[in-house]
Amino acid sequence: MSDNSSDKVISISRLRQACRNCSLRDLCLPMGLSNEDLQRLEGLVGSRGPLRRGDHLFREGDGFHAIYAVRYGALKTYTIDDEGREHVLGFHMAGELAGLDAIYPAEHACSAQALQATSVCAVPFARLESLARDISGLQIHLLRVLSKELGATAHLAADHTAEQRLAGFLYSLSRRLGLRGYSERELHLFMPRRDIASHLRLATETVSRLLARFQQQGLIKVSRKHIELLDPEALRHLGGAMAGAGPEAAERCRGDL
Amino acid sequence: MSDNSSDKVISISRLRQACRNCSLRDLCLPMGLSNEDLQRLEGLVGSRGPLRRGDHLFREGDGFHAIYAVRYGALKTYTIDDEGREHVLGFHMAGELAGLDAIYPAEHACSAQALQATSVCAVPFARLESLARDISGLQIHLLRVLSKELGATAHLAADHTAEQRLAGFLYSLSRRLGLRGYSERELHLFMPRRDIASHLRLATETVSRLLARFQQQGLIKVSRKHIELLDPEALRHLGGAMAGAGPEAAERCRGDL
DNA sequence: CGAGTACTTGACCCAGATCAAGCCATGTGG
DNA sequence: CCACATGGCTTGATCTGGGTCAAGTACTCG
Repeated sequence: MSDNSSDKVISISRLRQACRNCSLRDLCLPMGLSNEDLQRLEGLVGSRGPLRRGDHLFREGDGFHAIYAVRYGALKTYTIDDEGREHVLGFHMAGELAGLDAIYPAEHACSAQALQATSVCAVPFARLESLARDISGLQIHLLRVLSKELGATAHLAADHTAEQRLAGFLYSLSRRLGLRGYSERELHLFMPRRDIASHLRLATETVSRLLARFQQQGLIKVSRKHIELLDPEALRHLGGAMAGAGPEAAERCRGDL
Repeated sequence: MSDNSSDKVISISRLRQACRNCSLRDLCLPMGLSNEDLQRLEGLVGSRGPLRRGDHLFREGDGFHAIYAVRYGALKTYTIDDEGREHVLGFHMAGELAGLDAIYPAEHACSAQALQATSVCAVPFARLESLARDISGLQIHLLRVLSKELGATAHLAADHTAEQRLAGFLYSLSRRLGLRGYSERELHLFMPRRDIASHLRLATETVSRLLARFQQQGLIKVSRKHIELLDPEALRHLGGAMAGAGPEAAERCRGDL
């Protein structure tokens, strides 16, 4: 973790309070855990933040000690390739995990940066691991999250058109926001166009043009960062609704926990 | 599982023998397990196969009951998109796992087909899951494999040129074969060009042209399915050696177990 | 040996990148 | 409160990597 320690002081002072707010109950691990188990889990959860926009939670190459669950706010994870270009791996909003790709190499394979004021739960991996042995459900839950992320990334790696990728992105973002209690119709893009473009391996200009086109086709209404989905079903179909699988598969689009 | 039962008879007759050959010891789970733990694990491993070329191990939409470790031979996993085009997700050779992306949706998200005569261990997931609680090391091992696969897929999803993707593919294939005791210099492509192309989201023609170009540049020597790597380092560099990370990261390119 | 399939090679085309202005919202300092 | 800088976004013009189409060539297997 490579943040300067200026706000570490703050975070320490707020740790207790934050931890009380953390409420794994509805954010990080809303699965069938007993209250007792939840308490044991909460016992080992630390806290980072609040991070301000632009702050890094971790950087590529940092030692891997914990996985992070976003409590509020949003992160992007990205890598920098040898030519210096940034590639955005994903966006992580409240209730979603970041840092899972670090388990194998035992160091962070990407950097995580706050897109807005953000607070996270830090779950020390070593202890999570041992706890997962005891708490029935936690282990399988972790595996499921990883598996889901894998499916989503594989879908992204497939050979779709720019239109399909952007439509799919908007649709899946809407579903994810819906799961968090936000409107599925009216979304606030908490990331700049450049990051969406990078994530979908497009040029910023292409994202801009496609949004304009979707609007002109009556699929969405764009107003700066505010997007209204006028025809979510059309977007879903455009977005290469994952073949064969039912509507459930569309959920596969991010590792919410 | 949707194979016709014609060879199921064969496979049952060979099950005992195959299971003895399975030797999780050096294939499926070469981690720090005690002999006793290994025996418990082997006790619950079933067997499928031998599969002939073209046979399916499972198909998209099949219920998820087991993950599969390739004992010998090779598989490809793929999906069919709504336009009927096939997308190859990955290739799985001896010692590697297939079916991990099914954990989340609880049904297979892709189909797995043998590229040659192939035999696999079938590890019933329900029991693996409970066993992982007891056997220290198995749980974290599963998580690592998933994490590794995630990293590899994310790398594939990044915005690289055709040249970079193919060079990276050849290099990583060579490393994987090396780990299995095969030569790293002389590789046998056990899959058709079409499948390589689909996996890397290229046209078959592009793969063909690039192989010709690599050869003419003195990087490789191509003779049908036989490829000799004359300059592995050059390939590694072309292949967008994962930024920042050490040589270890290059291993990240498939979920060997 | 013939038929089918995999692979190669060439000619042409197009989705989306890149380059180039301009626009518009938010500062920021005077 | 206004100039004006700055960075995000849009829109148009042009270019190009790699796709598509087409025509072979070469294994492979019955």
